[in-house]
Amino acid sequence: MAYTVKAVSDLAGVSIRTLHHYDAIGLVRPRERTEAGYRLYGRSDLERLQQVLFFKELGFGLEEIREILDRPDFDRRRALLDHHELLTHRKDRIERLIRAVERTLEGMEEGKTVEERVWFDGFDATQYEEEARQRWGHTAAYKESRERAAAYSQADWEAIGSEQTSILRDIASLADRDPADPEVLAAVGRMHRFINERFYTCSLEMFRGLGDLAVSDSRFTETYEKLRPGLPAFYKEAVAAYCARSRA
Amino acid sequence: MAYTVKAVSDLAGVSIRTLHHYDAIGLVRPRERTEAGYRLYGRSDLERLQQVLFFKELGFGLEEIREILDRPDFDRRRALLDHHELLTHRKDRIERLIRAVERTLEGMEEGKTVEERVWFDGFDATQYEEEARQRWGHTAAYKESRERAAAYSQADWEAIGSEQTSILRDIASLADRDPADPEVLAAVGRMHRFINERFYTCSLEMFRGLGDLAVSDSRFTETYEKLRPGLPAFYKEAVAAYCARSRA
DNA sequence: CCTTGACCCTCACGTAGCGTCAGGGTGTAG
DNA sequence: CTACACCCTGACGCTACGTGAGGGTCAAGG
Repeated sequence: MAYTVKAVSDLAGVSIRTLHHYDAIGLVRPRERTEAGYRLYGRSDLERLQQVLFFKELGFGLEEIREILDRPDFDRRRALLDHHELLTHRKDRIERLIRAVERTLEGMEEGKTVEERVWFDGFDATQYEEEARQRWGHTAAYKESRERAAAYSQADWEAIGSEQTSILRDIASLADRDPADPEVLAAVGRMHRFINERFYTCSLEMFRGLGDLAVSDSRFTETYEKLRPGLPAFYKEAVAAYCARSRA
Repeated sequence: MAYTVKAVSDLAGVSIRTLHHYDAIGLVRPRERTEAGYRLYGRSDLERLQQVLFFKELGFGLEEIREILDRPDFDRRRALLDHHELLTHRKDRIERLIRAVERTLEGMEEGKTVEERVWFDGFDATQYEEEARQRWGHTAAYKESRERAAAYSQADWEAIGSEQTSILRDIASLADRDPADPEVLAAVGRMHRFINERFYTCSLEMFRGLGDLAVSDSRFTETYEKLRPGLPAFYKEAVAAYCARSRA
């Protein structure tokens, strides 16, 4: 079954001009053209368009999307699972905006002063966009680690793997303590240094974001849960405590 | 309490460049400048910025936002209530996207073919943007009715009011019937013609959207409920039936 | 066959809303 | 004084299309 541009436009909710543009930049090309030059899209074209639209919805630029989709190891199913998770977080953001409205109204009704900070909760979308980019390797940090990785030998990788496992094991063994316990902080600090030395320059801000990923990214969550039940949440708290102490 | 650009940027989650831009176009201006030229924002500036960000979140352009905020009768509280409702609908959209992912995955897992239409549910944002514009009078139709209204006299307005009330009353009196009942359709048709004659060129598509507003916009819902409990939903169904019949 | 209307094409100008950078001033703590 | 964080204005550039011009294609109906 083939679709012309109007059919695809109606189906997908994008303009014909957008489809022309995506064809022109090689992002979503129709499988064929009629003799008259009409574009005819097939099912796999629609699959790709769907992916484009999800990535776009999550804040990626078109060139970024193209790079991701063209990876030889791109896996559609894996991507959909990711989209699902990230969209859930986007929904959280809207809920935060809704609550900001409610809090603002409360402040107006009851004559009490609500902090201005409350008014703006949810507007800053960078956290969510950063999360999406972390997942797909579109951060400056990822690029830096790629460059370093290019220089690693097999032995290097084995050493890195052992070191990382060792640190995580240590943290897991301390998971019954307070996240702010000095030994916990020391172990988390080793992780921070490990990343800085082996992968990329990792600011406290970024490290804190990685801590959050332990809870919000199912790949990390699963891995950490296998090490020890409850570890994701503990790790996040421990990283947060470490970052707060290091900043002071 | 005064805030400089960095403070506002951190508070509201917008860039300093954005604040410069908003000042330059007169959208959000700081209440004063220091002798060195630093911008100092006050509470009411932040209130306005909050409104700008909500409208922007809902898809309005900056010029549109300015026009709305500068109306003498702009009411902050009324606006917040609207934002609340519209954001709830935006959340619905994200939920639709999430379900589209789920349905796509189901189709892949079970080897059954899911219609391509399902893949794209939620991507078309025009419905939501149109809804927001309807509320704030930023549609071509609204502009047309404004022009016509300029030519109406007091007597015209009275006649229009009576006519509209009469039509709505008729529809309400038929609300116990099937929405596709011929008499219902005739009454709804009178409303359609009324709008075309008195306000603006109203396509079936647009009229259908107005029917939806009876349910989704609390102002219409309240008014219609007062006429008769359950009328909003009935009206929506009746308009939908009328539009379907008229298209055939 | 002609007409009409919906759909298709390419080309190309223009834009909204900033991001980024250059170059230089201001305020505060050590 | 130095260093650092913050501030200013000016201005180039960019992404992702929207819009319009001008013209071809397809299919149904007269």
